[in-house]
Amino acid sequence: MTHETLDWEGVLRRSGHRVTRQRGVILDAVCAGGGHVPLGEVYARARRQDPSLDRSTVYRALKLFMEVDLVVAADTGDGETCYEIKRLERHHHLACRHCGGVQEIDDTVLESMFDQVLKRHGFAVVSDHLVLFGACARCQSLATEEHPPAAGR
Amino acid sequence: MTHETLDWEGVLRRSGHRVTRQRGVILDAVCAGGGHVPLGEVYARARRQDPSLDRSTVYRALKLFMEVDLVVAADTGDGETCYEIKRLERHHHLACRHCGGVQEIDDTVLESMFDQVLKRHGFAVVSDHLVLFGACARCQSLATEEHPPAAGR
DNA sequence: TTTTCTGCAAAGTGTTTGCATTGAT
DNA sequence: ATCAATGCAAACACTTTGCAGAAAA
Repeated sequence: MTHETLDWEGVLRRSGHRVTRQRGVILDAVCAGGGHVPLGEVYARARRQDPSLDRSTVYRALKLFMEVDLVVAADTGDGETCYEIKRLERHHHLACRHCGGVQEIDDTVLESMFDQVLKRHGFAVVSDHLVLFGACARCQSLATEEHPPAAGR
Repeated sequence: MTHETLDWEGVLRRSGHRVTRQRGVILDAVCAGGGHVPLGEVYARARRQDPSLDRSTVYRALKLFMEVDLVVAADTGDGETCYEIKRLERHHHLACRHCGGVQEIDDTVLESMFDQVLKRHGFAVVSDHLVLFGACARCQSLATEEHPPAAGR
């Protein structure tokens, strides 16, 4: 999953961009996070590696990485945009509103839904990376202990 | 669909808030938009009605309206948050990345998907108001005229 | 040596807050 | 007469931009 398995230098060079130390550091920082890494964290991590690194450089690098398809972004709705190394398998995320935890799900469940939307509405959903909010299993059971059986969604 | 069918004054008063001219104007502005209205537009519309109205008042009013469930917000991803009068029927939106158009879809398609997510992952999606991005029918056909048959999503 | 990238500082956006005044109750 | 709501200005958080110097190619 790390970018070392990825020829990011090649990708950059082939697309006419330069390979710099700070871009390496920033890409490392995205990888280090594993899943979704908010920009603030990318910056913090990268800065530990290179304290002179500027925020604007991080923004510029991430924008570039997205252009060349090394990284994807997802808006988690909590203000900050999250970043993640692009993978082959499309997948999505379930973000718990209570504990803040994020789990991954693969594309299959959503895929059929997207197909139906296309059939019924002629609309082609483009979403490599959807974030669904709600309550994770644990937080649900915690809630049902305190309250009566309780509501649907 | 307009708020006139809605006892918003009652809702406010019952929840211990005051009914003011500007709140009326702001709610009008949300209704006037019909579907999703970006905050900027709510402000613009409302201000036509009452030029002395301040942005902060709009923010505060919309926040309040959401608290008392008169209005729902959805992040369309384009920076600005959009607002809409809360309705009984849950529904979602399809936002075209090309023309910017937004169409509504009802809950049924997504509902079964949410159910599956619950079954498979124990995760209860809470989403009254999902915004899916992609290409609307018209923009797709425009694209296929120019380019060869072309890609999946 | 040329051209892109970086760091720094400044400017943009969208949103929130403190405070005195206005206005609903 | 109260106390919440407004308008105004200032503050915030996140992101973008202009520019001179540093670094890749």
